Amino acid sequence: MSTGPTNKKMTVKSVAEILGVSTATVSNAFNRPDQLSAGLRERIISESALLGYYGPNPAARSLRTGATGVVGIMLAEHLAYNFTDPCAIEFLQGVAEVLDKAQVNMLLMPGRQEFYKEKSLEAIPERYILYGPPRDLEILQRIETQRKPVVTVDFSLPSHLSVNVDNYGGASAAAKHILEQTTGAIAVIGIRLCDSGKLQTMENQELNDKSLSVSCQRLDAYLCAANEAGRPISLDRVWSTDESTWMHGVEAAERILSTEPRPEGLLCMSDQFALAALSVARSMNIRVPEELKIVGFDGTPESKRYHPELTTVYQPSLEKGRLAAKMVLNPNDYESLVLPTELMIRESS
Amino acid sequence: MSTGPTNKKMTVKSVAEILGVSTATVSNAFNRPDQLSAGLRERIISESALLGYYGPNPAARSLRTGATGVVGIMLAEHLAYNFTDPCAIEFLQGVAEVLDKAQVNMLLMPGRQEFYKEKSLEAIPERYILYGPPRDLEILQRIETQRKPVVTVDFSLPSHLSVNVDNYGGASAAAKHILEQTTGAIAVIGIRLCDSGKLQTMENQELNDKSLSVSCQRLDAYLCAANEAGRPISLDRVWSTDESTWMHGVEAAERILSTEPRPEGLLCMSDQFALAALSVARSMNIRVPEELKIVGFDGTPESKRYHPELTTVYQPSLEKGRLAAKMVLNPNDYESLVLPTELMIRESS
DNA sequence: TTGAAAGCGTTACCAT
DNA sequence: ATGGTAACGCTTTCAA
Repeated sequence: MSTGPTNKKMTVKSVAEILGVSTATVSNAFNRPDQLSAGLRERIISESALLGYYGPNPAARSLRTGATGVVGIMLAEHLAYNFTDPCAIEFLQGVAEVLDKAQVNMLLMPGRQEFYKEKSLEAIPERYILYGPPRDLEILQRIETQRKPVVTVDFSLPSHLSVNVDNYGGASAAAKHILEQTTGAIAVIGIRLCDSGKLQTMENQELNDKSLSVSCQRLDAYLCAANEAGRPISLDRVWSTDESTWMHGVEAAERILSTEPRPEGLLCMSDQFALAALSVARSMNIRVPEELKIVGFDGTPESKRYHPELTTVYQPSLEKGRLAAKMVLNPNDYESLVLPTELMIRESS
Repeated sequence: MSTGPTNKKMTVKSVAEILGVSTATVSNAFNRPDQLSAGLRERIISESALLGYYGPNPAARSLRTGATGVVGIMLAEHLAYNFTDPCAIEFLQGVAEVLDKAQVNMLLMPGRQEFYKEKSLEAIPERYILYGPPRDLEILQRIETQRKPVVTVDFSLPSHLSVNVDNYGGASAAAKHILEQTTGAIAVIGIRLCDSGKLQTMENQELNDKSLSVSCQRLDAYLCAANEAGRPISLDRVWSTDESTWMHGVEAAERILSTEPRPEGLLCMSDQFALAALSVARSMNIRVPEELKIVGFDGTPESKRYHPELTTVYQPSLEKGRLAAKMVLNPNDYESLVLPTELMIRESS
């Protein structure tokens, strides 16, 4: 009857009492091995497990020490969207790999103000990785005032570490490549270049803030490269979609490939878009690369598996995640980083 | 000078003092709107935000009330692996959708004992979703003793809600279909059918526990269907890999398609495997479906995008996630569920 | 509507 | 090496 955990709630106090030691000793057994003999420590640890006490209550410990062992991953948007984006997933995979190994928990947090209304959830994590600029920037202030280690990814914040990739360089290489391979019109499928929330061209639209949006940095590179080549891309051939999903890509590609004159080159800001365009081209009987050259962005695994294999700009998403996680755990060992991107010329261009 | 949050740490106490009300009133403003006038409440909320107090400290609140507003998602394995598996990702997407909307945080937790050694992290979440049986089953006990709502997915636990899919039915349909389409040998690529950790056939191997492993349930269905058709599949044609990744799939497919006589049908326990097999077949110049029929499992989006389109068993991963999340938030409104699977016959068989 | 105070489970200091 | 105890920030009861 008396074996196994009792159903009574165990605390340092009750454990100490049962084992006949003081609460300080129990606490030390779990937190400061050097404060007691190895033998006693071992005895306490194993006996308390038998009693159903597996370690200090996290809430109480956290209240007392301020430490939680949790890293917050703040995502720019709704949580669910990120599980839709291969890049975000690879990034999270990299983060998970490192944090898991370091025995710290990952708390996923949406970047919308409303989530935090009248709660101070931002107090839970001890460290933060911000993946993209949170949709509601006020959240940043609340995180800032806590003076916790913060690493930003795909954007930068004064006096915080950041991990970025060379979006401009990659997009520029992609555009130059497409410009070389074509003589006719070139179109662009971009991601949230403006805030309209629907598929539309950028004609007469206001661009989002370039410093906060990698899409706008990429567009900038495309447009500059085209201008330098003396073949400017007009804004009515630059399309903005709300999200980087297959569906949105299909929709955009269908519109674009029905315009006259039909573009000969398609610069896509994600592989999802490019793959969708490839599929639309196939069903419209447009031959790729003969009649249409397509370049993607991201270099996701699927881009290499598809046929024809996709020409794309590789960015090291997995590595971005690993680095961000390592940085946030040991901020002093690192400096901000811009990782290279690389144009992978394959079959679609 | 006095505008904006001070850098001093704000608490109910200091806020109450500054605003000239009692701590009880501040607390009530944040937790029990009915306990004070709307006007006062509003004033307190907005003034404290100005002071840099956005709500009660979660650790203290949680210590006091026992509530944390966090749902733990316990994954069977290392965290990172799940970001590799399209099914897990879709599942997480579904979970995220619902939890995000319900304003609760998701804490990702690995299912390995070592992570919890001498900590009682399991105390943090208020509710649990267990996605697959945790690798170290002792963890279950620790969760159990807390008497918190638990929903299991892809396995079941006595007296807890569960969400499962009809693995047996789906696998059975897949096998029957392949048996109809072929006359020659049939091979299987399975996921962790035994615990060897490497690619190998199941000849003379001990199968994992059927009640805990969906793979073994699927295998069971394949083998029964084959027996019923009078064309038993011998265990040296049943391969087990350690993880459902493209790489493992390629490796397995290369081995299998080099055996003599070459199989005419391939039953794959994931779309990743099936897609990898398709790719290997292509590079070995084996025509699909003419010379080789392939069926996958999962019905991931990619299976439909690939050419040839993959015949596969669809399971509603996204819906599984949504349901698990809804269940765990409102356990009393639900009963355990087995969702249907569906054979999607497409081009690869 | 308010004020006072107990107590949630820890940890860390200071003694012993 | 161990024990006693104050304090972490909060919620909630009770009395006013």
